[in-house]
Amino acid sequence: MLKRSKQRESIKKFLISRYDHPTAETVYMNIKEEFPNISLGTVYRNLSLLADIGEIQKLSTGIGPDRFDGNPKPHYHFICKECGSVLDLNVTGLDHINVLAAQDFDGEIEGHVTYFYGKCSSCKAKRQTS
Amino acid sequence: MLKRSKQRESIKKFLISRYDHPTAETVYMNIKEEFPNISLGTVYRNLSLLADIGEIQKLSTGIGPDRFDGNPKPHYHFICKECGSVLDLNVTGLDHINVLAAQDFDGEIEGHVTYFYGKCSSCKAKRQTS
DNA sequence: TTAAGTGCAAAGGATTTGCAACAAA
DNA sequence: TTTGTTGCAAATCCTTTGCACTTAA
Repeated sequence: MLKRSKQRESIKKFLISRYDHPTAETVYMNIKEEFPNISLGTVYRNLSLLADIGEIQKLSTGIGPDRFDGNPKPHYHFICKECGSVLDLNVTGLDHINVLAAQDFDGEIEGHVTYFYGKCSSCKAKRQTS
Repeated sequence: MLKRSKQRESIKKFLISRYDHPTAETVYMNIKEEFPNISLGTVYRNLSLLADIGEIQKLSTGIGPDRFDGNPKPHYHFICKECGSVLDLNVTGLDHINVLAAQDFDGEIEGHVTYFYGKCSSCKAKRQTS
């Protein structure tokens, strides 16, 4: 079970090459150059599958459609309220966060997702006033 | 501008009375008891408006439809992977998180949202094995 | 050979929107 | 009055799905 497919491999390779966390639609447009007949359904299917087996990450930012990250390792993201861009964030010293959350909680905490919000550097430069 | 409306007030009051972070659909069903003719569109409009002016919070968990929280103050949430319930989480000692994130970042960090994932206490009790 | 993957198109769920009627200020 | 708000229905956006065909193993 789980055969390889050229389409899936292309999607994964594409995601690894990008650092802007593209949407399914963007993936679709780009994979089309190599596979002109690929369908959006196939893109969605493969993105879900890759996320399920932990080879990529799905980002639900709450703003617009889901985005996808070719880097499967846990890390943090920043979302610019101004332009909507999603950036990787290098945050260290947050490993204890699950422990802190577990302190006052009866269930079992397996992980967490954090999105930081604000203004990216270029939007910040554009206007000093809010 | 911004007139009061009985519908909006009822929606807010309802949200404040609930601690399970209901969806728009659930809000709709409940408000219908007081306003049988209210439409789902009105519910969505008011939920968006209330979230925009900071009187409630919209929660985009990445699982299912958005949920709404009558408590506008920043706090943390836990999502049970098993049953899908969304619980408030009392986490202290995380005030420095924005500062940590800003350390290696040129833009401006205004806030963050964190969702913890795992098994809630009752789902944990149901089966010891994963 | 056979089970997984694909393309296509239709369906689905969640949310938004245009508009005429209504209600708050 | 004036302008925000509503109910209704249609539209839109994003994502999933059924099915017959194709392809990897």
